[in-house]
Amino acid sequence: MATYQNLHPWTVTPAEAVALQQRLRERVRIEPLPAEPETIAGCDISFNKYEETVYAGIVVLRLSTLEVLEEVGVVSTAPFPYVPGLLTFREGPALIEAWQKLTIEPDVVMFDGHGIAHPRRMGIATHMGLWINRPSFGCGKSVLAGKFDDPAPERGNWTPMLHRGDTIGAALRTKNKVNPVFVSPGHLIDLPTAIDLTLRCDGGYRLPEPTRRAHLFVNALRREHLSPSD
DNA sequence: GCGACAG
DNA sequence: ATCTTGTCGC
Repeated sequence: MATYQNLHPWTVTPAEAVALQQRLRERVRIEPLPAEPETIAGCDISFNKYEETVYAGIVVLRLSTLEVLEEVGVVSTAPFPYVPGLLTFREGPALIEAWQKLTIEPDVVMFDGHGIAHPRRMGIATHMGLWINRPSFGCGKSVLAGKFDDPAPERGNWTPMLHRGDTIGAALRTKNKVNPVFVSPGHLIDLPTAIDLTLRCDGGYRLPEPTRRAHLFVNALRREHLSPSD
């Protein structure tokens, strides 16, 4: 079972959640990876609109081949609504449950959302990275904080995401003439490495394979849960 | 005060 | 995020 650090309770008020993010901020470390990673995981959540049940999943891939090595999923309940800036308090609990079921401890974890590209530099990738004490980064589909110039149309080009004088991430083109994705360091990794890993996880789609696979996995989990016998 | 606002 | 088929454009 993969381990994690219980840093705080999840049952908190929005104001307490913000205070926790500010307190955890000083523990974040943006630095290069200690070694070349062999495995990378993707995480995602799926749910039915208006329902509190959430389906969380984590897929571990071998970085060199992008083959799936392990998939774990859980059916849980979100104790918090979606509030911009407080996404971790909605998806974190279920993702930790899934993380506990992993047999493989991935070398780096990619999240569907942002890392430090957050108003308080505490996006889901950063926050979860602290809980699992593992290199982590975010790869989101839209911006939460910061501004950027459109990167050149060819895959591989990127422009910095700027917020209050800081470079918090990158608008990265993962596919020619397709909208960029937004990459930012979570914890125990740096921006150049996060960009490099995102490009190396190319499966021919806009979204990198870890995230794309996790998305397909949790959607399948949700559908089979509604129709157990089909 | 007004607009923006990950999933 | 989720609800959903076809369709415009490269």
